[in-house]
Amino acid sequence: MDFLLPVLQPLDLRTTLASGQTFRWEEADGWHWGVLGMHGYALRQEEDGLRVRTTAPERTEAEEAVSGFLRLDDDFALLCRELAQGDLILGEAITRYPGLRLLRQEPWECLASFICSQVSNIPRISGNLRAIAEAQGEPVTLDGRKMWQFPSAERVAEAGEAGLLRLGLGFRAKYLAAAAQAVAEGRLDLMALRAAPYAEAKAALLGLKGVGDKVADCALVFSLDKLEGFPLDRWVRRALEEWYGVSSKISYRDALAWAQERWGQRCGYVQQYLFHYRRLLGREVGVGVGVGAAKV
DNA sequence: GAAGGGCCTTTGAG
DNA sequence: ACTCAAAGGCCCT
Repeated sequence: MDFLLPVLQPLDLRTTLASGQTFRWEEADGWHWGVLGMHGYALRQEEDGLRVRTTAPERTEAEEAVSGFLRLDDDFALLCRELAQGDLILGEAITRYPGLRLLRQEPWECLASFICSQVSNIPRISGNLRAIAEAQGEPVTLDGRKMWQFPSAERVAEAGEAGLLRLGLGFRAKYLAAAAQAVAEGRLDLMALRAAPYAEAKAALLGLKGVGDKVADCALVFSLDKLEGFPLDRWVRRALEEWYGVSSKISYRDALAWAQERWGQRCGYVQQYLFHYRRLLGREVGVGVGVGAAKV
């Protein structure tokens, strides 16, 4: 099936898919290829919206899958205006990368992705997830391109730590195996967490071995609709230190409280902009924008 | 209960 | 070949 999904808000599909939220989308032949749920999708940005090709049989289903994934229901233009208001850093980040959006991903794949992410790097995380999908997931073919569904928690639990070790996950294998088991046995109901408050959902995720504040916040922001989460990694810490005068030694919890006080439900988007902007600036300090330029 | 340090596996970049 | 950093977390003081 092939149709045009109108998009009226700012959207930069390429930047969004490459911004370290999701790790299995690939760009080839002018299309972005990936799997949503059971079906394969190819997306291409056009002037009036997104050209969508998919193995999904129902157009309505495909429209909901794509617009849900891209969070097209958020009032992104308004959000950007609010963030840029009185904040030179965010204003600059939004100007440089208009249309960098948050995604609403499949919770299980998202949690698995960020369990794999610890002390890793984006190319390697992608490699790990591809290996898992190809070894344990079901194939989907769209326009002659073979892709793989991400395997269910049951399937990953079945492969276990040993199976994941063989795929190159290293010390993360035991954590992912344990998480898969918890989900497979119903001890952790990820979809139910979408309806739960932030604190409750986070506490449930922190109950998993190998899931700490950072990984939990990633799953919460990128898949569970908890936009007050604020994943704090090395790059965001640098951004807070250099641009907002936050001590580099601040605890995760204190930084989270600080960000939530300042940005509330917009924390998730702010974090994504700070991460992306600071990471692409490279290792040099204070390039391009003055330190302390943001309003207190 | 908070805070600091060692350790865990491997890959990619310089 | 060597070093460092990488979307961290656990466990022990």
